[in-house]
Amino acid sequence: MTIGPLSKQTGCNIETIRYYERIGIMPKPPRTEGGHRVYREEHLKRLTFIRRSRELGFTLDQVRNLLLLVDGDDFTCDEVKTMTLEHAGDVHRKIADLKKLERVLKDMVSQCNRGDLPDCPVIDALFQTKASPMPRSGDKLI
Amino acid sequence: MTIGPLSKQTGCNIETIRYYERIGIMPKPPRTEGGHRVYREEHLKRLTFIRRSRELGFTLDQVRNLLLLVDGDDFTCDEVKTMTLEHAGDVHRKIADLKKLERVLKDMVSQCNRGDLPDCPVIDALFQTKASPMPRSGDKLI
DNA sequence: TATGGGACCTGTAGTTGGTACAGGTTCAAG
DNA sequence: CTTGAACCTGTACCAACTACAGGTCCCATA
Repeated sequence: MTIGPLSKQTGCNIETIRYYERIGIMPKPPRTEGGHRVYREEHLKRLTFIRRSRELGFTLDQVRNLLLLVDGDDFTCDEVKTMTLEHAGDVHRKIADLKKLERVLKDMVSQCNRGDLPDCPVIDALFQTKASPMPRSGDKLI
Repeated sequence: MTIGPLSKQTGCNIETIRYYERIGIMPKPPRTEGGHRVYREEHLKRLTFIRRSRELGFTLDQVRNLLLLVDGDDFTCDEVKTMTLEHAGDVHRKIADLKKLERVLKDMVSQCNRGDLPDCPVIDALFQTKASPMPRSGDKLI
């Protein structure tokens, strides 16, 4: 299987596959005489794992750790569970932050009087110096 | 006011202020003989506006648009309201996506039997080809 | 067997929203 | 006049890709 079919079967961009190889989370596959990459079933499985982990919001670094566990084949269920729970905790906090955000946005909008005058409570609110409690900046969401 | 005090009063990093100037959302301020930036009240107001918008999860591009409206001083409340509602919609969708994510992660973990054997339902789930409905990749959260 | 075009290759640059230096200059207090 | 904090520019870096440009390979068809 060349990179095209692998891309199609995993839904992962060709460029992304090559990127994964470059950063070392996909192994360098054998090549044809002419230099084209040739993949086998194991590559498909691994890439599927990576994609699915990414879809679940794990960072590439977390994926790398999961793969280390899998590759070492001495991983324990507990280790994986711990990582997953930590990640679930992150997701939970992000949901809470976004809910606060939504609340503030809706509150601002609810002040609007639908006018076409340059007298806008949203703009006014944005000019206020004092910030409401907000998501900790620097947080990555997904 | 030099850049240091402006930084302190807005809680915005010095490097970030210079970055904002470079990308054109903060105006180039006058300088001292020696080349130090000198800011006035209007800069403080503008930077506060930017910071607060960012805290509310507007992208710099959205902030740029808000500033265009404000600068044009012919903005209408409706325009701003529309942008804010769109943004609130984004936030809402992201919350929904993250909730699904949380559900999947918790379901996976709940399958765990706390063993120390390499027989892990989380890993198994990650190897499944079929993905559940997930956040649209490419989405930026905050 | 020649050829055309789609698939593939490498390498580099761009994206977003900043942060982190290095190495040099200016300012203001003592 | 000295000293050291604050400031300056320019560049490189972060995640997690994406998007080319410019060149090569593969294989089906004529």
